[in-house]
Amino acid sequence: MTDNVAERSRPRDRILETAQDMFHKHGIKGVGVDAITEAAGTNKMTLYRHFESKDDLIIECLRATAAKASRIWDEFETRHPGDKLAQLHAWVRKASEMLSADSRGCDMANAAVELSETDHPARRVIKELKDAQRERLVALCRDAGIGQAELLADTLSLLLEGARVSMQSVGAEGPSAQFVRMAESLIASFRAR
Amino acid sequence: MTDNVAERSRPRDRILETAQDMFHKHGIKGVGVDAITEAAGTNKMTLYRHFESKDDLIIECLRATAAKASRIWDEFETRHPGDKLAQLHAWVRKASEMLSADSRGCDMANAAVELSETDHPARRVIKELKDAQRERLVALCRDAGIGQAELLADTLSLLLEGARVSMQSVGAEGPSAQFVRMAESLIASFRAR
DNA sequence: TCAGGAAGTTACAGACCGGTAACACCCTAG
DNA sequence: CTAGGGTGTTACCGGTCTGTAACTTCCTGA
Repeated sequence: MTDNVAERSRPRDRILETAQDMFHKHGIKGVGVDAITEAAGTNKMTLYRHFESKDDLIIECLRATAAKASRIWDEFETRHPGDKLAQLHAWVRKASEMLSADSRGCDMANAAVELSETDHPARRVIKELKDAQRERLVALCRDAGIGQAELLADTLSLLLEGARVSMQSVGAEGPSAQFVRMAESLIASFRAR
Repeated sequence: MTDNVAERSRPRDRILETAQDMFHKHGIKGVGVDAITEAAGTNKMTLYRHFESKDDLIIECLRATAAKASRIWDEFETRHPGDKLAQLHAWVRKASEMLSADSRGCDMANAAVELSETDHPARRVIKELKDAQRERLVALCRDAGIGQAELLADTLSLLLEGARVSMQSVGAEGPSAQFVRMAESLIASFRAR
């Protein structure tokens, strides 16, 4: 019998991948370690041999998700080498692809909402990773020759963050449907200054 | 002994108010009915005499929160009667006040993130209430004489939604700090068209 | 071949959760 | 005064959760 996750990888990798998927779909507090291990084709003991706790697993999942996002960023550079403006437009396009009907939004933002305890160990990791992504978008805007790069980057960040969370409240036909239009006209307006 | 919530109101009102506060601070799945009733100075049986279930309580809390927001909207009209543009600026100001350092964002958006089950009874209520708020902002923009009122309203919606969720990830010093600036220049740009 | 470590299995502890039953109390309306 | 409804109290049910213990099985590498 074949599982939804690659059967012949190591248990730790299967757990990590399955946990990412299930946390994304059902939320962190909405899925237990038993359900994760079962879906990963293994068991709870093996999970706790590889991860100190569920919180540790959560953190590793967030890091893995951020690493995936980072790889997508790398693609922008390889696809449009040197052309920072093209890379920015690629970012907009890629961002809009994340606004499909059944998306559950950004894992890090969702985790920040779910893990309300101010001293939760995942919170500092979320901030680290989000700050890094913000800095990367600022750098892209700046290298694209845009004045007020920080302001543009922050505006685009808020638009995307808002679109991803809005989708979960009112669906893909709500305000988030206009994301590309908003982002593109924003970039054009900043370039004209 | 005095409680954090008015002692001499009816149990149902105390429960509703306390639940709103605790759901906002700790999240829906982060607080149990026992904790709510204790903080409200009553007990679980009384809660279940007034609410069918925890889900029912959640829905009533969301409706109450939306009603509060609606009252704030009414204030805009009484404070700037007939002056729709001034009301729009008041909206921006009021929205920015919600971005204080320890805010936990929008209850409805947070609930949509937490309640990942697609058939959860609260989800349709969230969509109803959010749609109504969207329509109200669109009407305000339109009555303020702005062309493309829908697009401006949706952009402002996404910016605010993004700011409120961004705060929970990276804090009030992140991109959300620029919300007023973004919103005001956006309004100006739409008015100039 | 065989030793050792990784992984699977079963059972359990301890806590918390939503929700209900049964009963005692108290306050007010008639 | 008294009946009755709203409320408080205690105990409980069945389920789920994270995390651990003890033991077995299996696979690999020397």
